[in-house]
Amino acid sequence: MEFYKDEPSTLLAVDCIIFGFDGESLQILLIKRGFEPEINNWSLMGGFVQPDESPDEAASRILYKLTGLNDVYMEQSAVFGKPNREKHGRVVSITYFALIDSKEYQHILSEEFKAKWFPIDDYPPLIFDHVEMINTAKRLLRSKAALYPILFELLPEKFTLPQISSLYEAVYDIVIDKRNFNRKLLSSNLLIKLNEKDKENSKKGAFYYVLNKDIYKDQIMSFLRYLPSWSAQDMGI
Amino acid sequence: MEFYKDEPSTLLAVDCIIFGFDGESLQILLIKRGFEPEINNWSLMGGFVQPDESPDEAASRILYKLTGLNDVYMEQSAVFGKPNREKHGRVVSITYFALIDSKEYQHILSEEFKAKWFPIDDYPPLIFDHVEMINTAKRLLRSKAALYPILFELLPEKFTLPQISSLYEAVYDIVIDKRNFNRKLLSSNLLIKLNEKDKENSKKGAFYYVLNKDIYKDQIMSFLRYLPSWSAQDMGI
DNA sequence: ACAAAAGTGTTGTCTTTACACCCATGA
DNA sequence: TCATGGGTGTAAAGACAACACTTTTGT
Repeated sequence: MEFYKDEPSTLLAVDCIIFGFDGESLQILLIKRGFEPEINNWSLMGGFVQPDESPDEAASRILYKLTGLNDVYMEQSAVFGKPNREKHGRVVSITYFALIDSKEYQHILSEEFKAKWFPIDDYPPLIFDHVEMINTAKRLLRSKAALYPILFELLPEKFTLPQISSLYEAVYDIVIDKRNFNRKLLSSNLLIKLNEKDKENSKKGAFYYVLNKDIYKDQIMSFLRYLPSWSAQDMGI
Repeated sequence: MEFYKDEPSTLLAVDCIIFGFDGESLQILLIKRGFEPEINNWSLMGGFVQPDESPDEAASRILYKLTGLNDVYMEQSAVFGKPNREKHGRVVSITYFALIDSKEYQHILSEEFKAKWFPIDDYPPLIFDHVEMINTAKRLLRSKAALYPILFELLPEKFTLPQISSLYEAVYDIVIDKRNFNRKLLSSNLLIKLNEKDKENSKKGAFYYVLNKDIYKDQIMSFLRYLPSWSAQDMGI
């Protein structure tokens, strides 16, 4: 630290924005904050970056510690660092966001942790600028999903076509023509049909599919083009 | 600071990645670092975030101090924070990138500052992980430009159609069919034709255009679709 | 038998691509 | 007059958007 010893240093935090999907609607994972200030108020999962870890590692560690969620694909979102964003001192926060299947983790969350899913448009007041963090991440999610097939990260291992289209409808808040959407989806060769049906949501049952990971890996989907008449503005991306 | 007094704090820096375009090819702005360690080695324009400013403000201040560039549209890129990315101590750096017309600022840079433009694919060795920062920003630039018309920020106030297409060719490293590209560009209504020609680059001269800012403001361009046969993978976005 | 969700085809329109020549000018 | 870069049109192929009915099965 010889050279930089006169430079100011800062508290550096991370906050994790976890979106979830249960087959019907989008949710956001929140937790009752476990430390002061603002203890017991709803917030994102956050904590401080330690000297021996990168911010990415800090985000994974903190998410795991607070929710039990492991191996979650998280991406850097924006940095929030206005000098007065926390009243109690200067903290710069790097936000991360992820997309998961909310059903899959339901039991972990409810048994051991205080984290809870809320509908994406109906959650309690949050501390600091966490609402803004969520909105920024939502925008990023939309534009990323316009170029990359990351939305599949939100689906369980096996999923049905109706589930995918509800997911897109939820993320972009639009109505999709299932005929066109399914056709496009199938023609991408990203999906492998299983000989097995999901009977939970209908009497007829919907076939399960799994991702063809080889193709998925670096394929870009431009589903945005195939949604019914709208412009990207409408979707807020 | 009552609550957080036991938390570790970190040196927080910003680094600015300034892409430039001179009508022909893409460049990157670099500077001979003015402080230890690594003084006099080529680097991005960087410095430390001060207690009374946001990282965004720090980036603008530092860019101005080191290059004289003012009022530049900069966006947050990635955060670099591996514990050992600088040998001399733990520094987490938030990177910012911007796009400017390199000709417009040429005189400022050469007269007062030590900053210098280099071709985007041929610049000297850089300190720390600055090469990785540039590559990440390049990728971000490409994907952003796929959804938003930010590339126009790179053009001078008045520009010609051939300039725009060279810009896209430079950013994506592709060859563009000018007939299709121009047609699409014009049909977007984003451009207003002037009665004035640029005669610098050809004998015939190319008409100048200006941006129709009202439309530009929130319009999304999907020019990517109009470039010749390629897939988004090829472009590395 | 009926309610509820899954699944399936066709057509018209628009967008994209491919392709080659003439124009204006300065040297 | 010629060399240089600017500008323009058309046709074929492919993608998109709009549209409604049949299938399956649990109750």
